[in-house]
Amino acid sequence: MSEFPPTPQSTDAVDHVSDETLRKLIGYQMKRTFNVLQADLTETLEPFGLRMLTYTALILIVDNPGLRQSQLAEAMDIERPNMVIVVDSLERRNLITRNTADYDRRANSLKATFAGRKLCEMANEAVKAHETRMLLGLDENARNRLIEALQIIEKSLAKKLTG
Amino acid sequence: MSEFPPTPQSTDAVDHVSDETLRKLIGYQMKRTFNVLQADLTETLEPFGLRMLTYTALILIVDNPGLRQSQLAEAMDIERPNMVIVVDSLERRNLITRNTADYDRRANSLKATFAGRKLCEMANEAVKAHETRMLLGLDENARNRLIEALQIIEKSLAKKLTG
DNA sequence: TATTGTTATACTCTATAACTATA
DNA sequence: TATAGTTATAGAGTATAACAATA
Repeated sequence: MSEFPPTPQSTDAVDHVSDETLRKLIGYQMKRTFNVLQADLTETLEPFGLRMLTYTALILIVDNPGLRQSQLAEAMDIERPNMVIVVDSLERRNLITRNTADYDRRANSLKATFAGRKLCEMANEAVKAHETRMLLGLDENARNRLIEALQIIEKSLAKKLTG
Repeated sequence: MSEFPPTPQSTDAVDHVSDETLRKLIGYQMKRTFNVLQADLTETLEPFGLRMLTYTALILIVDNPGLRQSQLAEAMDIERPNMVIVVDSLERRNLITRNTADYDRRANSLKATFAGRKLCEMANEAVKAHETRMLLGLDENARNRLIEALQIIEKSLAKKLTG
């Protein structure tokens, strides 16, 4: 009222955090996007007792009956030791069977059970809904270009690591 | 020679793993791409003794001198308890200072040191090179559309989680 | 010798509860 | 009472070395 307007306080408080420098980096944006994506997908799969890794493994076993753990690990790009507990958890729930392969007694032949295939189908529906929700702001073209761009980047970096 | 052509072996061995079902899912492709991206970025930052989290935190502190840990945690979308060790490691290397703020004695005011700013600049150069390497297969348009698409997805899902 | 699956182990990232000191 | 930072803790994901069984 009768006072002077408040003088700017002699603090160095930050009122708005600028992440301009970071926003320019694809890697940072990819991390942010992947984080919310993973959170939403985790929530989507929770009712089925599945996680991203177990869901992915289940699909691959359903689509490729008889594959070995090492093939599964390579396809999912995770280390064999880490595959063990993923397969453990699917087997424990009777979603897959894990039998010594007759063509190579070192290998485990993985196959989905009937229950495993049914659960996978149900989860697929939920995941489809999750993807639809996620891609709401993108038209068909934009979606295709996105997946293309991601594949190109994956190849660029995978090539670099190999060569 | 005089034998019949080899009869198909009665095994159920899988010679090629099909991930067709998965490739359709953006989430799966995003995970694959993010994984190679993160591996490459980790390697890129290793010479500077930085990781993705510490690098990101350092940039934000450089660009926003005086911000609090809680603001930093919110900007990076990680929990405050997890922020502590990130800031610890930056402070231990004298890349930042962590002082009680004069406007609120509960808060830590974070500022980059000269060494911190210099290291950040050098790391920025290396990360720029990493991004260039990564985006080799994409023209300017494709890069912009990619970052746009990622931002749209982030917003779609963040909105969903909030509302 | 090389490979498959396994165990043990360790490190990073993430998430929650509870404490302290300040507001 | 609410918030900022902290501690302790636990769960996932990821990575490597080493072993037994098998090829």
